[in-house]
Amino acid sequence: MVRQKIQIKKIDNLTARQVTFSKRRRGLFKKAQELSTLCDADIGLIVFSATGKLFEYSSSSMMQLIDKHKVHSDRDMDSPDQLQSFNLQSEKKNYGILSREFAEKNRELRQLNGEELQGLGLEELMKLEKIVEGGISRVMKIKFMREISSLKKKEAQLQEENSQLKKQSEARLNEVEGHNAIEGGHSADSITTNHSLVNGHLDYIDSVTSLKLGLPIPY
Amino acid sequence: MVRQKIQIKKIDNLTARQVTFSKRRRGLFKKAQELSTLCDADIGLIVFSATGKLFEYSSSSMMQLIDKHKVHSDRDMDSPDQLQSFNLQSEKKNYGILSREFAEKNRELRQLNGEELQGLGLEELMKLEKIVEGGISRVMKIKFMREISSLKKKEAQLQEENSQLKKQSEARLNEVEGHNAIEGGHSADSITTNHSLVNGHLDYIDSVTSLKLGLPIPY
DNA sequence: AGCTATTCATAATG
DNA sequence: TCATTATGAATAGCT
Repeated sequence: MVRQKIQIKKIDNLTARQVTFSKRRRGLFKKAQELSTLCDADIGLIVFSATGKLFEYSSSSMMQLIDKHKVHSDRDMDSPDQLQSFNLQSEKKNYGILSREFAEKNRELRQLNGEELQGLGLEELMKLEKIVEGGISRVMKIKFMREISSLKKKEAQLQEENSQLKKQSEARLNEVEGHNAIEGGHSADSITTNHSLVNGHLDYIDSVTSLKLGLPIPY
Repeated sequence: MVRQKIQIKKIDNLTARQVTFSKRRRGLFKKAQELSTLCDADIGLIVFSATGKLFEYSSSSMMQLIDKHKVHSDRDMDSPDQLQSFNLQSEKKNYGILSREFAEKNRELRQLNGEELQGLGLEELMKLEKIVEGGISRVMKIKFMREISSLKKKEAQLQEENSQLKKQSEARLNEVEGHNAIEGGHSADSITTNHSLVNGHLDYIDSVTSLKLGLPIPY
C-alpha cells in the first residue's frame, strides 16, 4: 500500500478511471456544497462523464444560476437582430442590479406608506410585483429570445438547404428527361411516372410551406 | 495553531468568511480541473459570491456546456404531452393568484421579521424576489415554450422534407447514371461532376445535422 | 464496496 | 492578500 503521488493526466486504465471519477466526483460535490453553505455562495456544478452521463449540483436552482451567469457574461453580447430591439443598456442589468432596484423600490413604497407595518396593503404589493415583474421579465425575455433566435436560424438553414435540394433534384430530373428524349422517348410510362413524382413533390412542398406561413399551429 | 474541526454552516465573521471563500474556492476549482483531466470529464463550475461576483471554470466552453446541460434537462420538456401537462398545471395560476401568493409570502416574511419596518433587509428582499421570480417565470415560460415548441415542430417538418428531397434527388442521380451506363459512359466529366455535387451536398447536410445535434448553438 | 497509508487542503495564526 | 504549519479530509492503491 505504498501510495504514489499521482500525476494529473488522463488515467489510462478504464476501471481505475471510473473508480477515481466516482470518488473524486463525490468529493467535488461535497466541497461545492460546503463552500456554498460556509460562505453563502450560489454555486452550480455540471459534470458530464466521458460517457456522457450528467451529474449536477446547484445550491439553488440550476436554471436560475445559468440565467444569472448568462446575464453576467452578456456584458459583451453580440446582438442577433432579434435582441437589438431591446434597449441594450438597460437589458444588461443583472440580477444583482435588479435586486438593488427592487430593494430601493420597496423602500420607497414602505416610506410612502409610513410606519405602519401591517398596513402594507395589497395595492402596494401589486405595485411592487409589477416592478419586480418588469425586471425579471426582461431577463427571461432575453433568455428565451436567444433560444427562439437560434431556432429561427436553424429554420433558415433548413429552408436554404431545402431549396438547394429542390433545385438539384429538378436539375437531375431534367437530365433524366433529356436522356429519354435522346433515346427516342421509348417509354411513355417512365415519363409519366416521373411527372407524377414531380407533382407529388410539389404538393408536399406546398403543404409544408403553408404550414410554415399559415399558422394554424396546435396548442 | 490548534486547528478545530469546523462545522458546515455559514461562517459568522465576515472576514473569516471571505478568507475561507477565497481559499476553498481555489481548492474547488483545482479539484474540478483535476477531475476533468484525470477522468476526461466535461465540467463546468459557476460560483457567485455572496456579493454577486462571478467566478467560473469550465473544462471546455461554458456556453457549450450549458447548452448540453439544457438539452439534457429539456428532455422532459420536449415531448408535447409533457408540455401540455406543464401548461395545464401552471397556466391555471394567473397573475391574480400569483399576486395573492406574493402578498401572502411577503406577509410571512414581514411577520418573520418582527415589527421592524426599516429592518427589512436586503436578504429578505432577495428571498422575496426569488419567490416572485418563480411565479412570474412560470407564466413567462409557458408563453415562450409555445413559440419554441412551434419552432421545433417546424424544424422537424423541414428535416423530414429534407430527407425526402435527398432521397428523391439521389434516386434521380441513379437514374441519370443508369442512362450514362447504357450510353457507354461517354462522359467521365459529367459523372465526376455529379459525384462532387453529391459530396458537396452531403457535407452540407452534415453541417446542418451537426448544428442540430451538436450543441454549440450560436449566440 | 471497504480499508489504510499517504498526499492534499485548509483553519488558525502571524 | 501572502506565508506557515498543524491538523482534518480526501483519496490511490489494494482487497
